[in-house]
Amino acid sequence: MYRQVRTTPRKRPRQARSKVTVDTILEATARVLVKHGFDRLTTNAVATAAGVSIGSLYQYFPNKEALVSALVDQHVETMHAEVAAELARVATLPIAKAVRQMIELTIRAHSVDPDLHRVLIEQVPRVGRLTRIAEVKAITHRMVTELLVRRRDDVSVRDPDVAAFLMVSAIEAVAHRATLFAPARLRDPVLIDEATAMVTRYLGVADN
Amino acid sequence: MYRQVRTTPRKRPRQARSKVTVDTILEATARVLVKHGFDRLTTNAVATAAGVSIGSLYQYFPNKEALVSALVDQHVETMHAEVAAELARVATLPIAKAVRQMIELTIRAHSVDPDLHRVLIEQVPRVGRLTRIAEVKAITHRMVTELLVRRRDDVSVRDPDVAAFLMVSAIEAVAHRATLFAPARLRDPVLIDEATAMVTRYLGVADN
Amino acid sequence: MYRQVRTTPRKRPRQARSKVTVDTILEATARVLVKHGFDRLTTNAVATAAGVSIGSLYQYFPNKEALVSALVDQHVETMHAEVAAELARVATLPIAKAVRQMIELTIRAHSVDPDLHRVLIEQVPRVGRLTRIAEVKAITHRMVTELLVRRRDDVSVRDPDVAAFLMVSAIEAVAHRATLFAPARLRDPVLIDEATAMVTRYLGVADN
Amino acid sequence: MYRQVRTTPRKRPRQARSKVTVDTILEATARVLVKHGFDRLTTNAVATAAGVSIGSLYQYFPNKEALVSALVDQHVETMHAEVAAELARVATLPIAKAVRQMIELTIRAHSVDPDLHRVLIEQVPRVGRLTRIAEVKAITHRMVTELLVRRRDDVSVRDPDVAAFLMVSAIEAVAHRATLFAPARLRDPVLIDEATAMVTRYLGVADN
DNA sequence: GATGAATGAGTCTTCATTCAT
DNA sequence: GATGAATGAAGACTCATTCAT
Repeated sequence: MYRQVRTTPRKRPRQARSKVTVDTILEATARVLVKHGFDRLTTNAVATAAGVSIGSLYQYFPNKEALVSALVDQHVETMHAEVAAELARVATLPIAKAVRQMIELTIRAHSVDPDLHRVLIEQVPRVGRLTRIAEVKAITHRMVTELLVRRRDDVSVRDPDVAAFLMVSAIEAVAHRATLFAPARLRDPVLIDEATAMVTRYLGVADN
Repeated sequence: MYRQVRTTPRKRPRQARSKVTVDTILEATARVLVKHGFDRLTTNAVATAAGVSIGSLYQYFPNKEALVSALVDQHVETMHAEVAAELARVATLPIAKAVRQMIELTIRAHSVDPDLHRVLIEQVPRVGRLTRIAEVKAITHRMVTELLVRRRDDVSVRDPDVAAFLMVSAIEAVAHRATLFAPARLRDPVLIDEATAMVTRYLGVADN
Repeated sequence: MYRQVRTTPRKRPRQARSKVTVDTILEATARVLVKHGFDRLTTNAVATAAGVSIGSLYQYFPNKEALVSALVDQHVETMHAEVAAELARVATLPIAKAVRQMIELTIRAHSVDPDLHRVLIEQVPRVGRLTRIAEVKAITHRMVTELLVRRRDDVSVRDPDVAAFLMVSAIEAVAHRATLFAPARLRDPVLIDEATAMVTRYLGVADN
Repeated sequence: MYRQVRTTPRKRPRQARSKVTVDTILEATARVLVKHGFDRLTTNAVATAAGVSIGSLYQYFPNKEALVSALVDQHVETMHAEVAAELARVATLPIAKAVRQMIELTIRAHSVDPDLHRVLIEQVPRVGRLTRIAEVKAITHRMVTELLVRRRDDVSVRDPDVAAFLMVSAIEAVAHRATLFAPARLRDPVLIDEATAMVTRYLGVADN
């Protein structure tokens, strides 16, 4: 749909020193992004914030998009790793318990540096369109689908694929909208209880 | 959080002639937005697409943001009006039926010009209309809460406020994510069946 | 030196109504000029301030320059008329008395609407280069020269032309600089005494 | 009174290379200013005249005003330094001689690149440097006052403060108005003789 | 004559990106 | 590798002026 640019990092940093520079730059990017928003993020501002020359920045990132992409990827990767780990961990728990833990994780994940989370999700124009974000969501979706299939005896679902889509969407949305529009709710235990209830009832499982 | 710019329209068109101009400009904005995205939307491009001089555009909109804001508002207002009307219409139907109709409406609303919908949603935060969106969502939330209270004998909810938040978030998210990541699902009747099931079971009501 | 544009009014207002409109516009021009400075003076702003449509403004003034020119001319004409009248009036007085009165007039003239005076003199770029301003200064200079010649028996000057230039420049400057940099001095009687002294001594005449 | 814009330079040039760039830009500004006047001075024109990219210009000057301001300051500073130096130099000369030399210096200073001088003086208020000018004039005024006090035995003045104000204003004005309205006079020795006479007689000192 | 909508040439200004040092 | 000066394409926006109604 819209034009795309190469967003792969220019070179993998081999030396420790380079690694540090790259991290410094990414941290500065995050700071600038949170403070000024994507539209006011300039490569020069990032370089300055990172205490690095603009030339050095371009040594590691071929363009602005790559800068933000890297940040998005890093963030998404972290969140996804957590989700995947947790999914594995809860795989054998009683369904109700598993559901509750996944919901808690989701909400917790949204609560860590919510400002950055917010900008990344909301402000960053679909950098590279169907980016890693979509991919990661797809992966999560698939993992949940598989889990449902594997535990088909414990739950009552007609279409695991659709069910997984519904559940993942719903839970993610609850955390997301609470973050955006009602941060207070994030600390409300009733929210978790009820979200758990919605999912477990849907799965034909006892609440607690 | 980040600096915003004034987005209120510059002057109300008085003559019929200028009313037409404003509409033409907004339509052109939608077209350019869908085709190129916000970042590649230029005021000159919009003016050209509208067949209007750049000066005329600035006669009515103080800047780029105002252009998109107006579109967002228009869109949000329309959707909200539909939701409100439908909520009133289904108020006395059997719960299951009511739920299904609201879900169908939500999906339908997302399906009308989904490209525009997507781009508007994506750009909302960058254009400073998050507040308006939040207001509208709050109103919807309140209406649903009231409906739950009014029909408390037909449903089983512990906390109508939280329940309403969950349901509205979930349904909106399902339509939203389907639009963004899996447009094909929007035409899948199973999705509606299952979404309905999720909500009705949560409300302790029979599916059909 | 720089490009010039026609600055003569488009048409002489014949009817009373037109005369009023023209005056209204000029007054508005003065207000806008004083309030915003020349660079922020726009024809649309003037029209609005005058409560007149932009179209009407252009009915009477062919362009922006003409607008400001008319104001400058009006101002200059007024001041010049006063100076000329006073010069005639003091022509036969004792020199010291005549000098003092001219100085008083000059200072008084600078004190009437000093804000407008200031903008006109300082901010308005030499509209049409050697405009009426220069012409008027030249006329004043010539009148003073003639006065010196006519009263050559009462004063002691080697070169009436140079003397007139010096005197006119000096007095005008004193009033001007006081207005700009030390408004308090304008009310200081010592200033007038001393200025009178400077001129009379130069003319070889007793002070009082 | 009217809104002003920031005119402080954007960044101090660190490398020799950029120092050269800044100077080149200022010289080009002077040329464009003299040739076209402030209103027709465009940043692009200056950049082109300087043989520098528009981007470089903005690297050092935040806007058009800053460009001219820098020039004004530079000019004012130079002139003031000359005046101060000369005042020190003539401090012990016979009064008549001292006065003559100051007058000669003033006229000489106005004669160096009078076109630039004129345009700078004309544009000063529009560029928000009136304050700086006022400061410099105040300093000169004070220095002359002190000189009069120090040599109170050689001159006859009632109020050194007022006298200094008169003299400085008058002399500056003679040079100024000659520059603006009668450049030929600048080379007329009689003008200097007479100006000297006016001041010395005022001070009660013999002419020559 | 009056109105004000429309025009578009002309400017300012930003910022991603390059490259000489 | 690092630096930061330089570049200039691109875009936002203004405002004098015109002209259909």
